[in-house]
Amino acid sequence: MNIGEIARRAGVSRSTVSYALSGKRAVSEATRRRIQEVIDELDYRPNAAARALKEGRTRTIGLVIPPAGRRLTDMQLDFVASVMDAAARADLDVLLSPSGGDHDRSFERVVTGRRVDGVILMEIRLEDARVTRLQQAAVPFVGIGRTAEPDDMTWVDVDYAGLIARCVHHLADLGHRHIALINRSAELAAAGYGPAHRALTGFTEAVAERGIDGTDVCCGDDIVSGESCMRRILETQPDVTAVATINEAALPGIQRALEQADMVVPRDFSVTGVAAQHWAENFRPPLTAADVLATDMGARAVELLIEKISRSDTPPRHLLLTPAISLRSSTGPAPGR
Amino acid sequence: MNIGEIARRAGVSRSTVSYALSGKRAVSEATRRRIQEVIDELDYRPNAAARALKEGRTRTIGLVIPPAGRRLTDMQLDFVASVMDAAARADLDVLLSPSGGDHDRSFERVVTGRRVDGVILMEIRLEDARVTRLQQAAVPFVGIGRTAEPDDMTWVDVDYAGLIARCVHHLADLGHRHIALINRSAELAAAGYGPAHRALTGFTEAVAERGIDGTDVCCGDDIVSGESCMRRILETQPDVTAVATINEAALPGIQRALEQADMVVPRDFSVTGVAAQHWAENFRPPLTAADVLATDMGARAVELLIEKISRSDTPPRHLLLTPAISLRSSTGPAPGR
DNA sequence: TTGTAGGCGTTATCAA
DNA sequence: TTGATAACGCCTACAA
Repeated sequence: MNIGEIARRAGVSRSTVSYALSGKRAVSEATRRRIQEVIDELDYRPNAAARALKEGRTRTIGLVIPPAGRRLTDMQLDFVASVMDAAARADLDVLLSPSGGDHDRSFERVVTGRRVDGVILMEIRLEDARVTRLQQAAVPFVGIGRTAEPDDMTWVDVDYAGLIARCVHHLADLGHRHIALINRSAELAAAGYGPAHRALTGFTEAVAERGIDGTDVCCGDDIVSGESCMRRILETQPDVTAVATINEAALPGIQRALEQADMVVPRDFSVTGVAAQHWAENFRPPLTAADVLATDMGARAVELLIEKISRSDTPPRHLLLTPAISLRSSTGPAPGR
Repeated sequence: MNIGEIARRAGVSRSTVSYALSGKRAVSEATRRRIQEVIDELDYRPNAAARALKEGRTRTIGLVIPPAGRRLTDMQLDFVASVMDAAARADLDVLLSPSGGDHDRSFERVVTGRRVDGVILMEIRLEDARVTRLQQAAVPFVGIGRTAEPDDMTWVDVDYAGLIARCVHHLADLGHRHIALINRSAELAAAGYGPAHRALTGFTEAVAERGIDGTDVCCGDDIVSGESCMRRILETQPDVTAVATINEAALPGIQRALEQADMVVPRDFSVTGVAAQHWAENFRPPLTAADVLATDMGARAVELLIEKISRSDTPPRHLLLTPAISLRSSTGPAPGR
């Protein structure tokens, strides 16, 4: 079924059908209705490829997610869902590309085959070849996260450094003198994953500023890793009375290890950090944490991308989110004071 | 950048470039290399829309997932990841459409705008308007799950009825006389979600067959719901000594409620069901459960879809997965015997 | 071994 | 108010 067939049956020309559909030219009410009847009857919809070819845009955006095999964190999942939602509201389709490595056919197709009008690039590393690739291919894109040299690209990011620093200050205010940072996995850190590095920076600086003792550990993004990681801290560093974490997937494991060590939160031990609201509220007791509004982030990223697509001369924009820390009940005064 | 420009710079005709790229016609080594050099230099790749228009296919498949707002279960997430993976291996792109309702613009675009060559439709309900829609639009598709009348469509599904029945028999063999089924949410059941209904059917029949006492409850897909659900069972039905569940997201909550009631698994209480391996192994103690290989399902679904796309006359195919129940350590003899 | 030309389904310009 | 027609970029049958 194509526009010519509709035109034939309605007894008009193809252009009239096109204009009746787009509204870019006046069409008499009578013919408009006749055309609409035929369209309804035959369930016609314009061929997307032909339209894309003619208009030079696909009405599709690419969403580059971390590669399959690694499970998305809940925060990332919320983000993906909110991108889908925002895109749907703008009548944009979303093409998913799971790309981690540099030479990835799926990513190359998206970038250079004009399959999409723009790209949202998740999980950016401090040095990221994909960013360079998108820039040289002149594909509009928005980064979720930022590289080490972020000024010449548009991005949305969470201020992990600032948030973890706040957590440290909060704990120090409560009298804790020995605290630990439970970071993301060693693999991610080694790959130059920004949040891992920036959280560590914020932690180190804040700990130094307050003159307290801080150690940091990497921890896999899963319950079992969280449990063994927390257990190791309890065993090898008995002085530690509080942890801050950006590893939400490890939280249930952290909780389990504390329970097994008969540590009551927050009486014996304090826990805080950065997490999706969902995780914070599922912790027992509810976690004092910076609630990242991943939902909001997705919508903002789509907005920025749409802007960049429609006017390619827009200067780079940066959105550094610093959500407030919700005081719940997982932090308390340092024990023994 | 288009094929004409490449041809011009290489000093050949457009068709020669096209043939050099596709290999469908012999091209002399010298010109082939000259063309390749230009292509490399200019980083050319064929325009996907033009190719799709000419060839009548998009090399893209649609993946219709449950609507945003509801979090995907881990099993669903694994499935999505494996579809992405299988599609990438076949050099297919994946267009994501979060569509639950019947009149959904995103779904309609996918179905009828020729945006994709075929569709994988997740979370099918017993009566599902989307199935009818795809059939009448003659879009090749594979269902994940099946309707009440599944014979005339191709699908891949998990045999929840059979698996839950097996769980019941396993528990009955261990001497349990009062067991409960923790099902998916009441909303899903009300919407006619197949697994919820079929699990209940399998449960009811097996319980009757063994002459034991069974109750079933619906439970939200989250930790908090799992906890309150399990607690209610313990309080109101003290006879119950075991549960079977298909609600993996509720498992941590189930565990928490049991711990708080000082129930030791499997000494005082047995737990079993159907879950992604990931969840089963994270349960304490590890869950005796049917490990659904969502990863495998995705690959199979893509295979079936590719077959259906390439030969539209293929008869409907049905793949009912019945994974084995992995005996771990969350089930034991009924207490007090 | 290579070139020419037509058409895929749309939109938009130019005429009427 | 409407119609004819020329692109958009690619592929491929037909010619040479």
